[in-house]
Amino acid sequence: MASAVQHGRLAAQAAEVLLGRIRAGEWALGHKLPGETTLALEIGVGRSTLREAIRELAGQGVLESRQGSGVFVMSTDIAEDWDVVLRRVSVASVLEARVAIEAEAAALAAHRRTPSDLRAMRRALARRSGSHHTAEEFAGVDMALHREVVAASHNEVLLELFDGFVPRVREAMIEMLKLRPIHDYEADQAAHSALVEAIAKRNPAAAAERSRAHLTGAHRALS
Amino acid sequence: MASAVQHGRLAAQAAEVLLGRIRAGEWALGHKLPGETTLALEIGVGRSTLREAIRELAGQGVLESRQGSGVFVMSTDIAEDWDVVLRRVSVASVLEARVAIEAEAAALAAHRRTPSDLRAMRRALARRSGSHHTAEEFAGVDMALHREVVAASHNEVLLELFDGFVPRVREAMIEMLKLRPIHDYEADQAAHSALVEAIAKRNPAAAAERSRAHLTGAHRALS
DNA sequence: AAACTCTACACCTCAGACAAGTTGGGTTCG
DNA sequence: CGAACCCAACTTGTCTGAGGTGTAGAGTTT
Repeated sequence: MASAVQHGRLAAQAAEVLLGRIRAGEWALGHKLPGETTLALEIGVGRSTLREAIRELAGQGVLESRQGSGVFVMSTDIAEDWDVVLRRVSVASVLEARVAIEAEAAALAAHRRTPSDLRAMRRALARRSGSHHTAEEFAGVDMALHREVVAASHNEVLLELFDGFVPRVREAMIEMLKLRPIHDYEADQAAHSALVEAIAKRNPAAAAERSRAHLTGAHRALS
Repeated sequence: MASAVQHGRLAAQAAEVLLGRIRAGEWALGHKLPGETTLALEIGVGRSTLREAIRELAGQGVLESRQGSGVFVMSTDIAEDWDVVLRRVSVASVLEARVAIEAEAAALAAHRRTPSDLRAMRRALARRSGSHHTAEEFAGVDMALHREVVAASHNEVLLELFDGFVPRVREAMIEMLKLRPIHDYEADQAAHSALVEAIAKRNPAAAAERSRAHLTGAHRALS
């Protein structure tokens, strides 16, 4: 399970490996981990380093060590704030995750969209086509349309995830627009219109494809 | 400020002392603590013990150590919740979100998987093929394989999202297995093997499709 | 004044030794 | 036979000393 780790402190890497194996269910809640010496040898770090990793997870409430007895799994939940995660990672990886969310949401929306959803999407599309002077303004109407698409999927989790991405993606989008404005505005608007129409026609494959094409295009423009 | 009753681990006591002095304002937010050797001597514990105390507080987000620079105060308390959201919604919507994450991750993994990733996936696949008596045990090895696939995408956000789903999906999976065991075990294992092979052959479309097919199958079985 | 080099000092990791606590099996005693 | 005891083999806890790696700032050069 040594998934190519090489950045940062060794103890932090070891903690990540342990957390992964715990969350994958290798050691159930309340169960005992192998001994320190065994684990250290298995992961490939010194015993002191492994102990620091355990202490780090203990601080997060995941593990608890009892002298003479062993180290036990206390909780599989982590205490990391979602915003913190997104701020730590690259914009590119957030955008990739956004592709996953939106493409799937578009396909589901093609199945489940109601006439009311469709009206909301077309209203957002119309607002997007209007004239916008600042990058902030344009980012706002663009994100609003994308949000309507995800909302039309009628899946709470996907919408919640999308909303989590919004601030970070919005920042990146404004940054990008200021550096390199959209060269073909007509084509961009047409791509969004095509996405909405695919959902309107209840064509999941086309909706997912349109969504994916647009977003990977943005991804490419960024790099 | 006389030391209280000495209960439990020395490292835990040292962590408490440190937290107390931080809360008392001895070291302001963002400031640097004295060096390890100095602090260890001052508190009256060994250096490695003090390091474990620091690591414990680092796990709680209170401290952050930077190699070559020092240990700094990051915060004075803690708080959060994203897990609550997942517990509120239906298993079906979580599973739909999981399709989004895993299918995209599988495609990315087909692009980016390293030989090391591949070894990890095949190891997990082998463990999954072994005999498992309890539903919990099987759920563990199954989730471990799926996690390796997501890890091979080398996208932190997707992996973080997947990990967020694990506890909820795991519960549902065990529940389902107890009600209706897998009827065709060979086909199930073959489907997973096919997914790994598609990633090995660097075929993103096939990998995504295999992943999607397997998960929507599970989704259907649930409803 | 800016850029470069170098050194002192910080944390990071390891290995080994011993202390302290827990567990479980064997023994002894009632 | 059963209960209490004892002990040996684990476990985690702590300390030490030796190197390694990275950072920041002083000093030098341009």
